[in-house]
Amino acid sequence: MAAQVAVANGGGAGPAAAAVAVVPAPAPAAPGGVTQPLPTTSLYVGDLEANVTDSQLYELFSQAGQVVSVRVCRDVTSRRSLGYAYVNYSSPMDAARAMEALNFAPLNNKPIRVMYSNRDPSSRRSGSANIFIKNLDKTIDNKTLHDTFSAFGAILSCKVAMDDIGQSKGFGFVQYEKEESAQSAMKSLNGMLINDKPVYVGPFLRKQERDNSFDKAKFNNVFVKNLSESTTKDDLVKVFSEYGTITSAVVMIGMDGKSRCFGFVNFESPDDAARAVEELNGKKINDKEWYVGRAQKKSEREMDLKRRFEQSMKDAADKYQGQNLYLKNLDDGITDDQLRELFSNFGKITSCKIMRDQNGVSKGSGFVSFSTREEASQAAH
DNA sequence: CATGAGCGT
Repeated sequence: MAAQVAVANGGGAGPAAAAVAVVPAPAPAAPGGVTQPLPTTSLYVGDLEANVTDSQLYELFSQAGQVVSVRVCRDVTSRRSLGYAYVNYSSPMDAARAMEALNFAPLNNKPIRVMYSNRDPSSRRSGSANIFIKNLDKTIDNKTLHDTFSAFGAILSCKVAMDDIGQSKGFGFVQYEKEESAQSAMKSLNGMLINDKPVYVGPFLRKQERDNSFDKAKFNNVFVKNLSESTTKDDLVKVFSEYGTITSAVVMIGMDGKSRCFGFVNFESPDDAARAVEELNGKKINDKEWYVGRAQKKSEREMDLKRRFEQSMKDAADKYQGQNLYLKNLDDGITDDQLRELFSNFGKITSCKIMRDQNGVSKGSGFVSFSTREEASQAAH
């Protein structure tokens, strides 16, 4: 069932529902004019949980028709599942039925994703007709997303991002067969209410592409830092006026009345702002190498800081992965130094701590970190 | 707030 869709302002009707397309468009002519039909009996099954087996798939897909063969693809040497499989039918009708009925069926608690097999990687490489949807109501699952978006054309692949316990993360992806379907879905659904939430529907962009387009965005306000303490607003005006008309300039002052050594310059024209950044960033002025860049809005800066903080936590976690030992049932009298002494013959200890309550009483547990995970693992045995 | 993964015997 498709989700209820409404215009964000409450008026108007949603798009007319179209039948769910289950048969792919004819393949383009191969070089030499010979048409290469897509194998309408071969299904690609992705997003497999690591332990899903051939026989599980056989059992499931037999419900839709006579299965000719099934294979979970595995790494040649390790035999580990690559997370995808092929299911072949003899009848295109059975394959179509399987697509319709079994796409997003859970196997080992994880929804599988069923597509027609297509060995030509071009549409995967280009990522064309691929769209991104966010602010999705959490009750919208894979099927609902699929049915809602299939009103605009045949879908190659569709998914709601889920967390590890299968809850929607509130965003998802739809890749259509045709670019025009993607365009029409974005045009029609962006800003619409789906289950009472206004969704964002836009082109799918990889992180790098997003960052690049962000860089090209227009801005008037320029941020400058690493100023000399004596640099004043008038000095900024003097330097930045070279690049165009300035509407304001400021050097930020601390509570002590001293310069905080950064400031903002606002240009009338974004082109001038961009030129000032281009020409002045990294330039040495009064013995100081100025940083000059696009001024971030408060929310952008906060997000950036948050991202950096999370990355540094992750780096630390990775770095100390396997190097930390957690100890419990320790005698309450043991001190940090005694703990260090006790473990010192296993390797170089980088830190060592008994956990204590507010009153300094040992909780009977603690941590010892070694400089390598080999040392930590020796000490544990 | 949020921008995957992905094609064989």
